[in-house]
Amino acid sequence: MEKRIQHIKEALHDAKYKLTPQREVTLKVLLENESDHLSAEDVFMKVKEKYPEIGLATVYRTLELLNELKILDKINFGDGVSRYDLRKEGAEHFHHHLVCISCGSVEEIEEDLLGDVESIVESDFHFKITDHRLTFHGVCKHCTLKVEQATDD
Amino acid sequence: MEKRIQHIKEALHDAKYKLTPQREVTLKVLLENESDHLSAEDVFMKVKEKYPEIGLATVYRTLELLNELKILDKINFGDGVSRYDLRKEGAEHFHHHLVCISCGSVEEIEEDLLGDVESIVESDFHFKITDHRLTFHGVCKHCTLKVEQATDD
DNA sequence: CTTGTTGCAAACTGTTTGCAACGTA
DNA sequence: TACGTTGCAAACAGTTTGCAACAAG
Repeated sequence: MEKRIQHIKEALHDAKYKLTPQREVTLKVLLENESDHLSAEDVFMKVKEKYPEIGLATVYRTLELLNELKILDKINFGDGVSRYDLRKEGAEHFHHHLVCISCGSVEEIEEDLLGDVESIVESDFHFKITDHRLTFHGVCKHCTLKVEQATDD
Repeated sequence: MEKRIQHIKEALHDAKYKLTPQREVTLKVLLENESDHLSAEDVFMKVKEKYPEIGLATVYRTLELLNELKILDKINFGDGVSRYDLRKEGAEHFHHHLVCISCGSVEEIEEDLLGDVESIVESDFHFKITDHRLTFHGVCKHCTLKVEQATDD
């Protein structure tokens, strides 16, 4: 964890930004909730517990900054809220998501499943891919079991 | 085109809704700009040309209605704006998009490229897929050519 | 001293909602 | 008449911005 922050600190520094206490706390919150796809408001509330004086605007500005530096990705699952997702160290591509339409849970898939598809797109459409977003909507493992057991509607 | 509207009219009727003039004009606009991924505001302005009395709220309500009936899909490319995209007749899955980071153009891909990937996800993650969203970000054909010719930054 | 950064409040944008008026079965 | 639908304006939610105060090289 510390190493990770160190790493990000350097990235900030290289881009001529400072790692202020506010930014550091925000990063900590992001690291501690890495798989949770927090919204800005979520991040704000969690940061506020550790650093009550912080303002919402600062959180937004920090998230924007980290997005710019490709430290995190801004995602949008269709509700009007942006969510923020730390990139894995050295991850070249954005990972995929399974969004459950029953319970709302979001599972991540790290594997790059799109290698073949991307080759097709690049050659057939002459489109130079830099990133992708793939989200599946459906029913997750747990909800499938629940429905099988109960079959209530 | 008329047949398509007829079809949609039936769908509305079956769901106990009326095809009001406002809704019909909105549909026409959507059909006439089928590949354009219009935002609600875009639709509103185009509808207003044909039917100046219409209100923005009506357009929103119509779009929401059509989304509910799966006549169109609401998409979000990451800017804070929802865009609306008519489903092809009988299309089971949402089509894919190529978003150009240089010129902002959006190209559609009708082919279902995800068959194999979906099989993997369904079996490996026990996730019952009902729909998907796949968007590639990158540089489109035209912009690639432009850069090769000019190489300006 | 200079420049980036912060907190606050106000502004903004896209979207939704309450409501009285309307239109049509 | 009854009920879905409309237009308007106000409300709302998430996000951004202007600005004076602050912090740190």
